Amino acid sequence: MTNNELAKIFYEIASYLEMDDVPFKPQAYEKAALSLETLSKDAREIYKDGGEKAIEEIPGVGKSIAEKIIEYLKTGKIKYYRDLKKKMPVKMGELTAVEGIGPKMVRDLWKYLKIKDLKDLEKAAKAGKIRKLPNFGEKSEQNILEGIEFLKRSHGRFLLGEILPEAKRIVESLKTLKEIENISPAGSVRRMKETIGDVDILITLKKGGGSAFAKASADKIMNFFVSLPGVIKTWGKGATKSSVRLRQGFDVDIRVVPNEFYGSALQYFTGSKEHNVALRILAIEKKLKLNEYGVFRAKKKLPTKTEEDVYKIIGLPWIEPELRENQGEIEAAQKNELPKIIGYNDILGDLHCHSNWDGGGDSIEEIAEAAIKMGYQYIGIADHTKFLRIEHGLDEKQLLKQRQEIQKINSKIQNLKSKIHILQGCEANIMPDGSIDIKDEALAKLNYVIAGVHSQLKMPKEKMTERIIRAMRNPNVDIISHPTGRLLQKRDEYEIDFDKILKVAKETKTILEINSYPDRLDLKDTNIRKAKEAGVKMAINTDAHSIDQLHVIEFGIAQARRGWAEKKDIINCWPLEKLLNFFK
DNA sequence: GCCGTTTTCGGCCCGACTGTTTTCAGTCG
Repeated sequence: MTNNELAKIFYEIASYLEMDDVPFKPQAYEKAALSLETLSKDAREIYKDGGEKAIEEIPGVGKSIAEKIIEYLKTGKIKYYRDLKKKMPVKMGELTAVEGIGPKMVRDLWKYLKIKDLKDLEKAAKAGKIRKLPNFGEKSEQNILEGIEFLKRSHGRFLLGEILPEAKRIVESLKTLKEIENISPAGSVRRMKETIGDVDILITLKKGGGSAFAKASADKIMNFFVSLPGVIKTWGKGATKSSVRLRQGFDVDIRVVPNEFYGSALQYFTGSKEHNVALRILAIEKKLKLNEYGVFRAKKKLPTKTEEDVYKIIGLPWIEPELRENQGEIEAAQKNELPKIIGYNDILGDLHCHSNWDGGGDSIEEIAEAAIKMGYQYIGIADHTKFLRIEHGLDEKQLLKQRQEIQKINSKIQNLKSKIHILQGCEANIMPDGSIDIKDEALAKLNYVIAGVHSQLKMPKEKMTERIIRAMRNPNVDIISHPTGRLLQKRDEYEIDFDKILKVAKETKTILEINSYPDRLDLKDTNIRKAKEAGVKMAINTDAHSIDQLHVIEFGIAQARRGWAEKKDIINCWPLEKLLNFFK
């Protein structure tokens, strides 16, 4: 997408300008970059539809940046950016990706050692050249080497699915300390972002004993924290903040604040940064000052024991962490129009589970038992179909046989105390021409049909869009699985015209899946929001291939919450009868 | 370079920690 290319360039321009101590312009370029990144419409489309004027309406984009965007759309280049790079031929994005290196250091590394990329940097650090530079030392050199190692291993971010269990484990360990009054994950973990840079945990101390006592408590917590099992390095250990690296390769920060600061500190450390900046500007308009220690009128601190207090003083209702991205939630809160987003316990059944019929780990009966434990009212078996031979896909005959087995188990369950209803679906394959690999007569006998693209992912945009649209127009296809095909940190979405897909989905009453698998999360949050606004219904499914994957539903729900989805938007929050009636 | 119920100029979010220095700049979130 053009927007991401532009954003990358503007971030780099910001860094180049910062190197030269240019005031204020860097923030302006950063703001424009962020705005482009989060825009759902491609800049090329915006320009085509509304010309220069529409480009200037992008938040943070004025006349000068608009001209640069248009120059890029027309020529694929931006002269201003090229000139900056000519003046300083360094790979800015690559170098500033190293933890601890910012534009000013890049300037000095270039000035003294002619370092222009990561390779040069590593070579110079290994040769001990960096420690000799003014304002650098042995420690900076060591940190740079470790930063490079980290980058090589992890690309800097981790999946929420990998991090959340670890974060929960650490919080549980810390909870055993009697000095702690409150503890909560903060940062992007609390906002349930799909990928996480590091884990932030906020702690408040129990009261009593004066400042010496408080210091001793904080010391004890910090010592306990840096010696937790799995810690391989301590980056820093202070009175209020400590930071460690875990064996898995990511960092965890904890912050200790006094109890009376809990509300404002939790708000502050949950972020996002953009949400907080917008909130602080709102506070300033009300002649208030907002920081992690509270809300202040002149020098007077107003009571903010809880997050609710913080928002209330600024004149807003409390905002769910998943919404705090400065994507309109503050404006919605001002108008008291925040969505009532779906809760983590609102799912009544998972509609996309693979059984051992297609090579999954567990039998239909075992899946049903696990679903009862999850508190579900229904569970949908959706095995692969025959095109996916490698996944033991089922053909028409096997589907019929499976149907008989499900009926048998269903009637058996009806005699038990805990009732659950097993539905038969399938995850059929959308062929390159948009047809389905199972005959319509067989599809029509199932409770519902999921269809997904599993092959020829690199089709041109128009063809891929037509392919999915044809599948949606099939009267037997109810749900499109993982509709954009992305794999986080591995593979981009396939090229599709998502607006067109939404239009046909609405028209044909086709449901789009929110696949909960931690490396899919597809639809993603911004697409969920677009679908909701288009009036398209969605289903949150796990795509579990064994019963111990059923819990990943949490990540799909989180994604739905980040996409402002409400219960009415998600069909598997509905009771069984309403659900079955909605299927085509 | 952007922005506006303090509007077309004069502002622009805020604090902790580190590593290098002897008082602070740079980076980060």
